[in-house]
Amino acid sequence: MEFAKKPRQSQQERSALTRNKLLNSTLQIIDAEGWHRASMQRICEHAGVSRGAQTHHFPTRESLLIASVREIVKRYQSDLTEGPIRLQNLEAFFDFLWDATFNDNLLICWVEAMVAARTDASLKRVVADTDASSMTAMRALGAEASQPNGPVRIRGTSQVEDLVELTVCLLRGLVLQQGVHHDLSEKRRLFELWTRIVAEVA
Amino acid sequence: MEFAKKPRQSQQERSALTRNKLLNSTLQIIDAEGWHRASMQRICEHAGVSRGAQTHHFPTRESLLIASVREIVKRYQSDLTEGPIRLQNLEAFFDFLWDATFNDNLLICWVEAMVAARTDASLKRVVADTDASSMTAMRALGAEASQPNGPVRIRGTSQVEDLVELTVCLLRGLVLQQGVHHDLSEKRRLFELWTRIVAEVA
DNA sequence: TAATTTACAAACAGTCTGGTCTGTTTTTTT
DNA sequence: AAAAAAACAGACCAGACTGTTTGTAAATTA
Repeated sequence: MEFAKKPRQSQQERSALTRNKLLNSTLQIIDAEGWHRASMQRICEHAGVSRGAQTHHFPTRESLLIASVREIVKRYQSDLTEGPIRLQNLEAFFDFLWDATFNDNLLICWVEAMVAARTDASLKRVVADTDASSMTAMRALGAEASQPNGPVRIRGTSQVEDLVELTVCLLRGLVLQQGVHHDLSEKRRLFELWTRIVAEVA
Repeated sequence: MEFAKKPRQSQQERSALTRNKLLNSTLQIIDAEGWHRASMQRICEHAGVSRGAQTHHFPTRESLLIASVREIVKRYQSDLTEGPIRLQNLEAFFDFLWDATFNDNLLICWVEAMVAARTDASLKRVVADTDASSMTAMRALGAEASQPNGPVRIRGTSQVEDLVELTVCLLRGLVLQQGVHHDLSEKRRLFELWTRIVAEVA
């Protein structure tokens, strides 16, 4: 019969909790219903958070969506870096990228964000920045994977890095198509063809 | 001082005119402001067509957008078929695809449509169908370009055709990125690398 | 020319959205 | 314990959107 009289949750905990609930719901709704249908009301309803609480943390819709964009790349980056730290070769790295692309809904959300950002100046800045840094990280990872022994890199642009960037763009194109044609194995087949071709030249 | 008393325009002409005005404005607005901001009011205003006239030709927003989707592929197809009928090799064909991709705004509109269709069942059907037929046509064109002498094709899927599909997906990924990063020459460089690699194996 | 159909015009109703505003509860500070 | 601040709750409003409806002008048909 003893209840703690001291606060059950600190302000920090409360804040972080609802903030995360909102971000999670935002990503889920973007994935399930598309960017433009991710309205505040729908997000709040889905998250079980009141409109007022949402206003407190994200005063405008733009602020919430920008935070979501940042959340996407943050998670994607941690997928990449927490993953297999040592990749033997480029093919293994490409396989890894494939998994990171199609195993969760992050990249779909990212594509939605890129399309939305195209016609939204303030969003475009954020997406462009985060995308550039993310792309740089992937290029570096790919270069490292293709040449595991060389720890020091001199040039900012090698052919391997370009191949990584091409592969990322290709994967995004495949994601785009996956949204309409749901045959994933067909895309897998195509991607393996590409992987084989690249392995030959790299 | 003589004015024709007979009708200046036939019904057919009037219909076709406003219909085209609406479709053109729709595509322009999708390109400039994005799919979800292409509202009936904005489109009518831009086209100089009254809300009532629009209602007469396209009773619902969905019907107008679906007609626009069909218009996109129709124009894209005519770009492809009216273009250089005889392409010498695959590289020339890829260059041709590059031009068709970045010379007008059709592919941006198409990417917007694909993203919108992902979360819109009825739109998805249309986009999936038109995309499939369009893709088939491009695969065939590519196969023809790579082997100009063989008029008869037996298999439905050759490696060359797969390479064409990969290239189309890549170009879409590049379009996606072009919406956010506006450096086209960088993408051109990457695409030429791609072309060199792919043409080697074909 | 008269009747009918097609094309166009504009107002209206109902819904949804984002931002604001006022008030309440919970935690922290004094 | 009292005061202050942070987190939360929900009503409200002005604007935008789609679809409908009623009415008018132009073209076609009888």
